[in-house]
Amino acid sequence: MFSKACEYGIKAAIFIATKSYEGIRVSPKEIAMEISSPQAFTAKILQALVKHDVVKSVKGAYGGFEINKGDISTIKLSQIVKAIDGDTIYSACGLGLDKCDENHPCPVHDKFKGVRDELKFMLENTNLEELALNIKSGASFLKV
Amino acid sequence: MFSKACEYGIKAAIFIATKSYEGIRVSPKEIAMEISSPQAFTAKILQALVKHDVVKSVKGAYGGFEINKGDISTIKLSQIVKAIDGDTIYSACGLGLDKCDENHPCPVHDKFKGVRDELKFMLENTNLEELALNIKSGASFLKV
DNA sequence: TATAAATAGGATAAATTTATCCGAAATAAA
DNA sequence: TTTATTTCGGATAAATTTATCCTATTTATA
Ligand code: FES
Ligand code: FES
Repeated sequence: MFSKACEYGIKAAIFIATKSYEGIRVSPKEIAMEISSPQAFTAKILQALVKHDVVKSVKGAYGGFEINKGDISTIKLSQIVKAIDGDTIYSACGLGLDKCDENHPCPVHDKFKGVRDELKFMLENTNLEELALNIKSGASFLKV
Repeated sequence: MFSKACEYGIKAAIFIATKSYEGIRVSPKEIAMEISSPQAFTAKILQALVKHDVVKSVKGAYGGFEINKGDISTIKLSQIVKAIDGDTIYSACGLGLDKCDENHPCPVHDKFKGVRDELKFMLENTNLEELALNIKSGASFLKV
């Protein structure tokens, strides 16, 4: 469904959010440990999240990744997915036609569109805060 | 969403179905032309569909691929997807945890499960016949 | 200012997916 | 039985995704 890069990106953002509530910056190393991902690859993904303003990075000694507390509730899952996988998941044809077009639909268009739109709605209506709080409360997990 | 192989497989099955109504067998070459896919790769995918009893192949001169007319309405999209992409799309965790487990859920489990189940329902309740008839009537398209 | 700690980013490698090629096996018709 | 046609299947190649490594750059503190 999502690429590995995107899965790591979502989990990383959630973990950074949980730590940011405590005002703690985290390193790619710590993030990779916490979400069971390859460290260097995760660092690359973090760069993309920084470029797309999902997370903030602070270079140099005592640096790391963080998210402004006030932003956590405003960041949608859709932003993260879009930053890493692009927006094909929101708009591309399910059977790979050049574009999804009502006027030139593939055979599954009507049925696929419903599912795709529901996924889009879900991603646009889920914010980092609720996911991070679920982790903090122990109701959900980022690994194992 | 689906792999390229799966997209080709679905489109190929639909095209074979349309021809099978007329009692005509088709070759990988003709299929690839009709669905704009690489021919040799499409042939490989057809082998998988044969192995999983989605389509029937007839070797030798005057051979080709076909689907028994009576079977067309009983073949679900889900069988094709499962034959080619396996069943991860139906059951895998959206964030890549080893397994999707109610008792050890990832942060997006509840929300993701809904979308995944809707996709599953759609695939299990869409059969080749309706897709093939839409193509025959000109209401939908397999390429361009 | 010097040093240590940390992200940024380019180069490269490994793994997987996508795609091609070619000979073997099967089959209908001449 | 021979021939032409067609799928089967293994080997290989190209492209993309995933992953690693190393150096440059930035920055807080001593
Ligand atoms: S045209 Fe294929 S999903 Fe819309
Ligand atoms: S545990 Fe992640 S989707 Fe169920």
